[in-house]
Amino acid sequence: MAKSPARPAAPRSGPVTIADVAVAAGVSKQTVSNVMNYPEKVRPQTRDRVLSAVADLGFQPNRAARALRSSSAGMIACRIEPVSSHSLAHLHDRFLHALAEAGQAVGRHLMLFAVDDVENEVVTCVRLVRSGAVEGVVLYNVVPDDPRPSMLLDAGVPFVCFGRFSDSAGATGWVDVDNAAGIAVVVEHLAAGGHQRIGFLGFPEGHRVGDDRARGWVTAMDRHGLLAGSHRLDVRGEDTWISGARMARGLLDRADAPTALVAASDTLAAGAMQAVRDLGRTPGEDVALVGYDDTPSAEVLDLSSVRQPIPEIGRRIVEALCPPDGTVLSVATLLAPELIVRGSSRHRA
Amino acid sequence: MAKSPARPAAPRSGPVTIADVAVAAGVSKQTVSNVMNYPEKVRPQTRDRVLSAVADLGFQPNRAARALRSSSAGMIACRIEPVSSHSLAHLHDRFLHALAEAGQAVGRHLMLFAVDDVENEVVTCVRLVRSGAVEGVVLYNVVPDDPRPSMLLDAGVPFVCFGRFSDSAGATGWVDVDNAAGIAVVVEHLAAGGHQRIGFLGFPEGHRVGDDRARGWVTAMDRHGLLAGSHRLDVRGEDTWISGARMARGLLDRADAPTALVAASDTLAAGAMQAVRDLGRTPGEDVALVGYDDTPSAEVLDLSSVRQPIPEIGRRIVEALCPPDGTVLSVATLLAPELIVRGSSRHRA
DNA sequence: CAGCCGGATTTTAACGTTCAACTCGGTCAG
DNA sequence: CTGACCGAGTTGAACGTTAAAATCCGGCTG
Repeated sequence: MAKSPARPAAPRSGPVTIADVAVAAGVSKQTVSNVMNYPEKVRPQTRDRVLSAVADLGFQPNRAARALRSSSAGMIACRIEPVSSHSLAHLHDRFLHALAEAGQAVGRHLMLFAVDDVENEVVTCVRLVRSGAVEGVVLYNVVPDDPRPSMLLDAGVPFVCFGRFSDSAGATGWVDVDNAAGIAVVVEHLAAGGHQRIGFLGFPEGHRVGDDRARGWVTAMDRHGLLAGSHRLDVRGEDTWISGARMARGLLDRADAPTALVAASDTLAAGAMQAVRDLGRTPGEDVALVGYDDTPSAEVLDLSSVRQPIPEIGRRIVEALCPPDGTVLSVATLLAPELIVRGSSRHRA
Repeated sequence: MAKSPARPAAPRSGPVTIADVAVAAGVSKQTVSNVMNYPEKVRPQTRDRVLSAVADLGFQPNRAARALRSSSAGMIACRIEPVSSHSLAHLHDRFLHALAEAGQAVGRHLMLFAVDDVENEVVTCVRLVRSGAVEGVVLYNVVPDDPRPSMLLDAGVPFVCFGRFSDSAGATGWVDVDNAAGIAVVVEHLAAGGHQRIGFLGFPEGHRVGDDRARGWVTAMDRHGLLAGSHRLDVRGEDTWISGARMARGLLDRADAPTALVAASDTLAAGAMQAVRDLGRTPGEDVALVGYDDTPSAEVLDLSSVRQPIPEIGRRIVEALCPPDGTVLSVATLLAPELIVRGSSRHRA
């Protein structure tokens, strides 16, 4: 027919179903279904006829019907948190993006829900799974004593955590990034660059991520024998620009001032960068600086930074939650972050 | 610990269906359905019997079956963009959060998809709607000459835009925030505080949002007769902290230095704040400062800022996309942002 | 007392898809 | 010649829900 070959003709009325295609191609509904799902089962000649009918009519299999029949929704859910001033906030949307992308790669879509508290999060997850809306859920920012995993385990909800979970039974799957290793890599890098006095700007004590990063500094410094008595060059404070500048200033004013600074966030590192400038010295030349999380500002500031493998995290989570065959895997995956070296730490001591 | 009495007993096998509830309550399936959807249609006594069976079994209506029968998925979709260094990036996740929340309020869930380019975004939207996976889609960050609206209009996909669209036919619904008005409110505020020389730090020319904000400064200044010849105190540059500091320094070093600065972003304002300090002056006392977008850092810095009514935007979009009765509304909604006054601009000139 | 009303509930059918079982020609081994 | 078997396709049933029509039943009217 003379109809435009590119744009499929709009169907006469309502949505196009498999039955419409069957009629148009002169085959039964089941054959159309087979063409869509098991193309090798139908003779090439027939297949082509069906496929062109599909293209002509712009047929798209109905998701609800498919989900009903196969009792699998092809969806996973994750809570979207309200934006907070926490430095990790901007990680959240990168994470969701990665999750959406990784999900699509295996035919799963991502559904978001907003809830106020943990209680509601669990209730919502249970509801979503019970109603067959999603196959499983992803828990963001799980901490060792998090109450959510065991609640979901009890309710029989398939889930995977982003964040380590102190799991006695090993029944919970999680993916996490090794924060301590991330800082350790930085220390290696700086030590290899000839630095001996390497300072650390950290978050206030008492939070998992911050504590892990602080621990990474201690162990890595110790491993290199750089932790001698008077050289405890680590300080901790609020994760703000100002606080970073203040902490850096404090260290740089000391007699045994560090020649390099490792920060637990790019925000702190940016503050430190200003502190260096305030002293009339040049970041990257007089004092090496490294941040964490590789935020957009790190690139702008030419600041070395530790990059979390977010896309990989997304892939691993989806992989664990939606294995090609079988049930949810209870695998524990610890990924290593990567150091992005930029001008702020390229210079040797 | 003993089993919590609040938790419903897990069903013996597989998911609980309406039929299981019917048997347990000694009624027909349809009666159960009525209890769920039109409670007033069934006798209170029967209703209670059904409801307790529902609670006992932990029944949750199957979404796919419901969607199939009612041909309505109860979902809307929106693209999640990759994180960019653009200052509006952090607005994106606030927006998604608002959308998710507003959707839930009217029984719609939010589905996310990740795509590389506009072409794929449109294709994905069409697919999602054709397959009945979602009722409609939301377009984020729509610009006047955006190609997406007309493509979706052609494909018959219901959608609503966040961002104005130059729409000849008036067939497209959109919601937007009046950027010019936002800056104007700031100028009012500062003028009311006795300021005469009010500077503006803007984004590079050529982008809708930045240009709108710049325009807001010009018109508001003009309205107050503060735009006299030599007082063109507006400059524009990259949306970075450094750039903000540099631009502010440039203005403050002039003979006719402004006594107040309006910035097109909190990032620029934060840079300006530092520039003020570098000159040995006090932000909020010697020089008033106002930012834009009310990011978490604005609160930390005690920086006045213009807050976009994101939750309201979400509500309006959902309202237009999922009207209680009828089809998608083609309403154009322009919302006014709100000025949050903090220490950085409370002092009078 | 037949007829009818109206509320409460049940039965029937349908939404679009896919699995399982079946039909139809034809081939090939025993 | 018979029957087992194969590929290609069809038919029937089922997934869980809900709108519409049908049924049931006690009470009320004429």
